[in-house]
Amino acid sequence: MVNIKQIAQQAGVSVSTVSRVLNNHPYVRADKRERVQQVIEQNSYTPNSQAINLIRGKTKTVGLILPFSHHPYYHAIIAGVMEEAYQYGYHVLLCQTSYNPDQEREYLHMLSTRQVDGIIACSRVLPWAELQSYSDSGPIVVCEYTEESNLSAVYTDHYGAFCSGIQYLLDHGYTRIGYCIGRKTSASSQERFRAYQNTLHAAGLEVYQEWIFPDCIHMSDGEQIAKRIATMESPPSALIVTGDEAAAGVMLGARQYGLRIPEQLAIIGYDNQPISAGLQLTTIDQNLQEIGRQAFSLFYERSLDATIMPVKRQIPYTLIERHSV
Amino acid sequence: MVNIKQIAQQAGVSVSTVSRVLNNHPYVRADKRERVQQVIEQNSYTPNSQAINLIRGKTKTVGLILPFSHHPYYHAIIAGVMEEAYQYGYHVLLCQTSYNPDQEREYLHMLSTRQVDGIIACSRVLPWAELQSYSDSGPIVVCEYTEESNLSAVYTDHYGAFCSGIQYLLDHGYTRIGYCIGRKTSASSQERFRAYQNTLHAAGLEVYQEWIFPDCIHMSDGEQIAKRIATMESPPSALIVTGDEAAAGVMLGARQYGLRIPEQLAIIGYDNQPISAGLQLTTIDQNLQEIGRQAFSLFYERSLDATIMPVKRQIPYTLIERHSV
DNA sequence: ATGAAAGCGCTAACAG
DNA sequence: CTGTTAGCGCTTTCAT
Repeated sequence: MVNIKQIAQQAGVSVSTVSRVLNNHPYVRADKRERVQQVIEQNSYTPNSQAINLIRGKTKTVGLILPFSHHPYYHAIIAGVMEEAYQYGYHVLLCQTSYNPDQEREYLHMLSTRQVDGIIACSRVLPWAELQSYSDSGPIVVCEYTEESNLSAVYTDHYGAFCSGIQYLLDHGYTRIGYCIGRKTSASSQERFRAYQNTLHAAGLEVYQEWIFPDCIHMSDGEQIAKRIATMESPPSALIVTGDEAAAGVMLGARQYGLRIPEQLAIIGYDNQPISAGLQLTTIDQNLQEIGRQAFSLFYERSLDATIMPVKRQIPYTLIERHSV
Repeated sequence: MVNIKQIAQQAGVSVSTVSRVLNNHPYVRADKRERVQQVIEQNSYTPNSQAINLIRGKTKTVGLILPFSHHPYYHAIIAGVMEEAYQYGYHVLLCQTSYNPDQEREYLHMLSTRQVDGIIACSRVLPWAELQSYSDSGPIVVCEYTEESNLSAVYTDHYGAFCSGIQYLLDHGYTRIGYCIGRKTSASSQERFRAYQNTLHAAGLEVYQEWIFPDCIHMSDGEQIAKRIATMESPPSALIVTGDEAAAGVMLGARQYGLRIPEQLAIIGYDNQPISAGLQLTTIDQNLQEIGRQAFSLFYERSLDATIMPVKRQIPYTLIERHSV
């Protein structure tokens, strides 16, 4: 690998001059500039960005933390982040944590070690305080609302979204309402439970824990749940499923086990993924791509000016009416 | 940002000793090691990986080149690469090209500039020779078969896969067979045309150019095509659609425009994405995740030992029978 | 306009 | 066992 020194030597100039040519500085005599250019091309020399990064303290890279990557939810966010990052010439470094705190810590560390200029966290298992402690080294944007830290955040109003979904079901005459979520412990799940409880109570309805199905992430999970519902003595007649793929699974399972949709089981999905269009699934679109885009912009703005305050930005959701309710 | 020098100073040792502690070298007196450890923790010091990368000439990062990221095809590959990369402690740098040669070149450049240890190219617009020229700087793996270069490759036998799909349709009595592809110019599209031509000719059938639909990538593209087919005077009665989401679009469009499936229009999708399961779409699974996984391994093996020869690895496909044929 | 030299933060001989 | 020193490849004063 040829370096700047060798180029300088071959061109008969100093490394500074080569550097100037490389960075389009003025104050280089035309003929020297010419000569250097030539030597550079002859050797198809390219500067070592590690070295440049080291000096500039910048990498033009943002780290995207996610638990795993085989779920359309994350892909929608990835696509949004990528789209925006591409505009500004940034790269996206995918950092998979599998919800492992050590792994998550290690990636946050990359901020301290300048491997990335900032972090966008789609998932989080570390305490807020710890997350926040890393933000001295660069902008951190989370995709989750919290009062507990003043990190920048882009998020969905999960409470409101869930309320509106439940209300929609109520308006359509369903009273035996349940829901499926991913991880029970996540912040959004807690919001959703609050929404569930409050909306039901407001309607004079009771909460049945058996109608709350956690660990519903993939299509197969949805199918299993439909199977269980088909055999419950007191089954829900409507379900909000946080994730269209899982919702699709419920739908398929329901068909398989003889449940008519929406007569016997109404379903509202989440995320407006293509599969929901395919199955005519009513769904709540939380605009994941936009969340990704905004997350990048928030990072970017702060990376330009570290003094601006962290921003919390709520992204609107929309209920897309189709035929599963 | 505290650095190794300051740690050394505070601990009253030399930077080498700190370095040794950092890298778990033997030959450090226990008490000094202890002291250094403490100072490190007090300052929550973390080494600057830019600097380490600079010295080691390694980044533990592989660049993944793709044209865009809002398509499930790439997500499946990403997921496969990530899964494997995670095992070996590697990161994945997403590099979006939008099929722009300059952009692609720039990313390849990152190999020369040591920003990544290797490249996995899901898409390619540059000539093979140019791609290959970068491979001096590190392993390049492409997800496409070619004789024109001796880069490592992980690929599907597109010819065979298409033949078997067409044969399947023939076996089911369809003779008016067409197909939908993405970019007409891609290598795989050419393979597919060959397969189409040969299989049809072998069956004594003719090739109709009007039954070949290019630029069919997203769901909406599929819907449009179904619309066109519904109004064609001499429409195909069976279609292979390279991509389940697009195939789903065809299916939906067909329903919308009154075409019964599979009686009036048989459909074979591609990739065995969840949506195909959801719609009971017969599909050809080219095992994209496995392609991603293998691509990473190929990169990894060569990164350990640059002398081993490039490998071409074919990933088997499977026709998944469901109800759209 | 140009070059010498001092780093960026770290590792790795080398010499004790 | 430990410190000194010379880089890794580049940018950026500071002289000239």
